[in-house]
Amino acid sequence: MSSDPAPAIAVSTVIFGLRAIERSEHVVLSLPLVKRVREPYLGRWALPGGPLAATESLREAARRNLRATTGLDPKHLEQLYTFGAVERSPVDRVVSIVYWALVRTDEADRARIGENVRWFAADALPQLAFDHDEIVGWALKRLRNKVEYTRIAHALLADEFTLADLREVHEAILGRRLDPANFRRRIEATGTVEATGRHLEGGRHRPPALYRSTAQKELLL
Amino acid sequence: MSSDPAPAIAVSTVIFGLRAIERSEHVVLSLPLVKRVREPYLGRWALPGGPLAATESLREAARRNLRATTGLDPKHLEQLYTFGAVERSPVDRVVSIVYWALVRTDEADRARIGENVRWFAADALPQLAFDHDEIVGWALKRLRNKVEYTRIAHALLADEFTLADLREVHEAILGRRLDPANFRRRIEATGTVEATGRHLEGGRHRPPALYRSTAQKELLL
DNA sequence: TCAAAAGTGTTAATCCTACACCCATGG
DNA sequence: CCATGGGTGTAGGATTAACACTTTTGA
Repeated sequence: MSSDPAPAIAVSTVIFGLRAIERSEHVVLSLPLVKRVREPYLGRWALPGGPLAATESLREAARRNLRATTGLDPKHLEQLYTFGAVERSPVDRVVSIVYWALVRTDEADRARIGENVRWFAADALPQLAFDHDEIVGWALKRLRNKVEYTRIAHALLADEFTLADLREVHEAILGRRLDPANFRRRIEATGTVEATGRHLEGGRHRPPALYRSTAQKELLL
Repeated sequence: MSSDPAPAIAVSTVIFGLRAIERSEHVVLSLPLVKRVREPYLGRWALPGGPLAATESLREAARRNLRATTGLDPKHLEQLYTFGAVERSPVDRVVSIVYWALVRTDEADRARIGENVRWFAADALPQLAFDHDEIVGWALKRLRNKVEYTRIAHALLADEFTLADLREVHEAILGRRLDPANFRRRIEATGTVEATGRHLEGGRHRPPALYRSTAQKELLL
């Protein structure tokens, strides 16, 4: 045992949302980052995060932090991993418990964005502070994996959506096109969506049916 | 923010091994527990664990701890989850980063077992201290899940093994019998094992071929 | 009436499971 | 030569991927 001070605990979050791309109909998987205003890594972009208060749970800390820095309220919030390498911060020993979150597209646009907070496309990130590049890599891997066998994609959409919307989410996350016919059948087979009976009018073509996520278990927590 | 002291960090491990069952040819998934020698939960069984030293990584802490309490050297060691509910310890605020480990059957028998350390069958555990019941539940779920799509089962076996050995491991973890023919084909198709060319002599019947795990990536870390 | 997305149908390839069957060994 | 686990073969069902085809709308 040494006489070094005890390691500090921090909680950070990787927040994913879909953002419309300029002069395009596509959306791209994005995340908000905050610019560091002090050393170390002054001026670098980093994940939102902060210390764990003695009276809050890890999840509460993640939610509070996320709210404070971006004003966002996630629809999905889940623990990712805990990073504790000795040298991950050049100045002090910090163990970071990292959560990842999904926010609805329509809410992501309302996010409080200032000088020091900005959205970045997930496939075009700057070099981040600390080991945050590695952390985002983990989060992306987990997201891509989970979208295949859970209903988390719903957490990125509003209450009502078309199957094309849902497919677009999957495509943005996976980074490849999916066959609309097979996608439809696959989703219908899972029973995670149900038709609302309404249709989305005003499109350029045949109006698609609107669906909602079937109420089931917690998606939020 | 409050003026309460900062939460403490602990690292705990769930260690799985296969143990022969008395007067039976079967093995059963088991884990070593330590009896608490102080309050809170004095006398209750608990997971091995201890504080994180300032100069060691989380993984190193897990490995050191595991060595100190059981004398075991795990063949697989992986972070499970971090537990940080405010009330999980009745006396102080502790955030526990939990790892889970697999040890080889032949080494598990050599484990240093004393008055305060004992193996328990995973499906017949006593009531544990703190939230350790919940933690073991998580670990079991993860193990059962991972055995289906990774080669972790190899970490429970010696260097050379028969497919029946490997199948026995899968069966002990999953808690159900598997078709030997289909199991063989499934494993062969993954390319995770290769025949050594040798056979296990001295059995009561046709001598089965011996296999080894194909060298690939780290299984240990 | 045309373009394009919504939605349905079909087929072939693949994978999984159950189970029949042969092989090799100790007793 | 028999019981038993080792090991191979195979047929049917389920799942998947590719793509042709029909429907419905706005322009």
